[in-house]
Amino acid sequence: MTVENILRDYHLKSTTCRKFILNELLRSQTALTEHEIKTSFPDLFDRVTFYRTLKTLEDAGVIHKIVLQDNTTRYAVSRKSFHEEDIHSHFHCCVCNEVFCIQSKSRINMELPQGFVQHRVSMIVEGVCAACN
Amino acid sequence: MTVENILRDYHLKSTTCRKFILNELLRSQTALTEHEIKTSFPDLFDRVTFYRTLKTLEDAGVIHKIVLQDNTTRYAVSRKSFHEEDIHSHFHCCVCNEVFCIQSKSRINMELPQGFVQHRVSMIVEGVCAACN
DNA sequence: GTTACATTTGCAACAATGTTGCATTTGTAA
DNA sequence: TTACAAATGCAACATTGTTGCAAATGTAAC
Repeated sequence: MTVENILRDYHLKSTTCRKFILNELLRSQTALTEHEIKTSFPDLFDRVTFYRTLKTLEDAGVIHKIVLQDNTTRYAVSRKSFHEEDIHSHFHCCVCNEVFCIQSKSRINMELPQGFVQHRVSMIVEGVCAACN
Repeated sequence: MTVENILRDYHLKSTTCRKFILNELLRSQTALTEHEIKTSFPDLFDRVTFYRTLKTLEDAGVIHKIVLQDNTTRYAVSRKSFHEEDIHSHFHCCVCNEVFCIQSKSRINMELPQGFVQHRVSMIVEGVCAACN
């Protein structure tokens, strides 16, 4: 699946910035920060273009954003197999600081106070990844 | 339990800013943003003092910080009954935008990839709270 | 291949959030 | 009351993200 094909599938124009970001995210096994996506060519695009492109890709559902408890934001390609009602979970390794999307379906046994209705759950697991263990 | 007693328990000096923040957080049923804590007296303290005081209270374990997926940061008083290994879960109402600490012990059935070790889990449940339902 | 036109991009300027260094003030233990 | 570490205010800076507008670009139709 080429970057161009993915963009066409989502009815998005095949622009340089979109192709670049998508390519970097596809190459990576982990979720990347804005800074990390840019590392190979830091000034290839204006910061504004970068933010707008990330938002376009996110709104279209090509990628998704992950906000960690340390306030850093990361992005990863969305895999089509995920359903809206699935739990959106990520693993944050506190040694190498990498973030992984957790593919396995996690089930939660939540006790909410009366009257509270659950829509979506986002979960961040902190710990040590296989490589750092 | 007065604000002064709480601060003494944690071996913290009883300063105006600490007392103010702690008081506002104790009065609230929900987690508050920096802005919300300040609403009654917006310019009572310098922004720097505010940030430093929040950090002091957080480091001491009096309060805790919650970062939502929309990148906003909120603070709430920590209840001593919580243990480190407990899941830190919060409810974010998408109607009134309030954030509640979830007191009930939630158990999670996580399937992590091999070699991954779980330390702490932070979970944000999005949905509709009892008042908005 | 050209053309036309909406969309995307770059630039400038701004806004929100958070940090650092340093001088002054304040809380508290002695 | 005093002494001193700790907390505060101020100025300046850093990072992250946004808005308006003019110029450049992608693509569908010709």
